[in-house]
Amino acid sequence: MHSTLTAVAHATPDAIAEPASTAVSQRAAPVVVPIHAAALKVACSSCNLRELCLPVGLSDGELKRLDSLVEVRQSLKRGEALYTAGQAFTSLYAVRTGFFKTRVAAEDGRDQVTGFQMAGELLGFDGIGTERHTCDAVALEDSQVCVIPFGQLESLSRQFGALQRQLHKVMSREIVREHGVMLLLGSMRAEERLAAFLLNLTQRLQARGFSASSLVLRMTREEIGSYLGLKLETVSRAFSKFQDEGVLEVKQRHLRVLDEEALKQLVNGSTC
Amino acid sequence: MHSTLTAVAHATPDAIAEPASTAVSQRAAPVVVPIHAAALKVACSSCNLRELCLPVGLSDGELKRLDSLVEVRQSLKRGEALYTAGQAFTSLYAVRTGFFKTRVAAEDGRDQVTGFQMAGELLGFDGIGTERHTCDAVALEDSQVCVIPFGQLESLSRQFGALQRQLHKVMSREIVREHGVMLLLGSMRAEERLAAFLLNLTQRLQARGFSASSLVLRMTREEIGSYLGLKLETVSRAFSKFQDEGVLEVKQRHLRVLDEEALKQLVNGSTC
DNA sequence: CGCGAGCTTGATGCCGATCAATGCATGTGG
DNA sequence: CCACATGCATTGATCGGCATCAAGCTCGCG
Repeated sequence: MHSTLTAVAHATPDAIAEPASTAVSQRAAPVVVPIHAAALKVACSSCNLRELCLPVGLSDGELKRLDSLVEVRQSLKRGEALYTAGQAFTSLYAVRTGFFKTRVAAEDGRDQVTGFQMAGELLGFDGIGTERHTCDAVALEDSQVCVIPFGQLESLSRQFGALQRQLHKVMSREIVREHGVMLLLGSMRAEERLAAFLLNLTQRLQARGFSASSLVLRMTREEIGSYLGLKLETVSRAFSKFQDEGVLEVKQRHLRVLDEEALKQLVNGSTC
Repeated sequence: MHSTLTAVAHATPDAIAEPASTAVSQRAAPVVVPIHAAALKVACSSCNLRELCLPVGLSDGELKRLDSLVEVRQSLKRGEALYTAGQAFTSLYAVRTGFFKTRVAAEDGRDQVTGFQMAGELLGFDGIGTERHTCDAVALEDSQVCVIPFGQLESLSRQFGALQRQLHKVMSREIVREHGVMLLLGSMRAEERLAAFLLNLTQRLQARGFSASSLVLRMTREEIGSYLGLKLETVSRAFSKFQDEGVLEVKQRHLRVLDEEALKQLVNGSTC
């Protein structure tokens, strides 16, 4: 048992800071309330995510043109699908607030979480190739996305080299990310996978101004397991092991990274 | 043991047709001999792979412009790297003849094959995001690629919507392919993985005019295993099992698919 | 003709899946 | 406000699939 650590966790239930995405939404657009499929005018040029999102590298003039293209915001309740496999592809989506998962399903019912997306990240690339979506994107909490009509985005990126380049970079990075997941799924053991996942998550949260050590998971153990090719029990056991070793403080979905180095060693040094 | 089947295989060493990529190269450019890094003029507009490659959907005029962009062909010997992780990214590559693997490496030496590429398929997307390649591309047999300078390709695709769209489609399909691999690695068992791999391979060979049932593997058991997240012994055992069951005829790298339905059922129907 | 890379096959062991029971937090209706 | 339901998480016991270790085997090639 890890009585000491759990005792600590119990004694300080609020010690773990809350990097809730609602904090982001409050900063970004304090007046926005979740209205379903609402058309709200919030310009890319004034968005606090523009350094992480599609506008990277655009001039003011180009940014203005992008603003006029991204007119619609869409709100989703937790559990709602932004799109599902088979739907006609029309647009990409940029996460404004909230958290998503994407998943592919096999005919037999098996499914695989292929990614988790947070604020500033783009969704929908899977649909370009066949003009139909090939996976589902589901909100893991109440969320809001910017709708980017893809035909118009292509038009605009024929005019602006910087936009074209950024679009290509984002797609390329998605390919590279998936290479990393393939490496993880193909050659890492359970604890290494979880460590890699946690490091990736904290890094992305940090890029958004959150603490690198305290976080709240927006997904269940089962969803983490699906992403990592593990069963939920294995994920749970790995969390407990990390806690026993003093690497992590785990209290339900609240995590605190106590020894980041240990996680990094687990991912890189296979010899242990 | 599968004496009957191996006996058959022995009795008909040439019964399994040879879908060697040399056949393709002969058709495409009978005069070309493997000259290293040779600059040879072979137009996209007259390439027999144009229906599978970047030129899909282009008009004659557009095709001509693409021709002028793709000036350099590069020949590689078996085992040579087209590019390696860390190299500056300048170009995409289209496989003209031969066969490649791409692989990512972890710091500790572990590596993972992320894909196999055959004639008409594009390589190099991993480099766009960071302007450096993030994986290695290695020729599995003597091969030839068309070099597509990416800056110029972006310029041209700003002029030609059809080219732009095709580029986006190819990248999107790469993302979707990787989703499929993630599903495979995350949730399938060894034989299911091999079955899925073989079906994918025969389908792509068929699209290039080869038999759907007879093929020659261009990669080792170890490379297949790396791609599928398995050890080479497991791959070998799965091949033997398929042979025992009459699903496959296996003779070293020569394969004949005897019961395609059985393979399909393995992939889809999890209930077995 | 013999070497060596790649492949096959067997024996054994371990990691993670599976099955099962319990615990914990949240929410809902009596 | 408590009783209960429900969804999620933890933990234990057992099992099975694949990795690992270890021989041989095959075939292409110098």
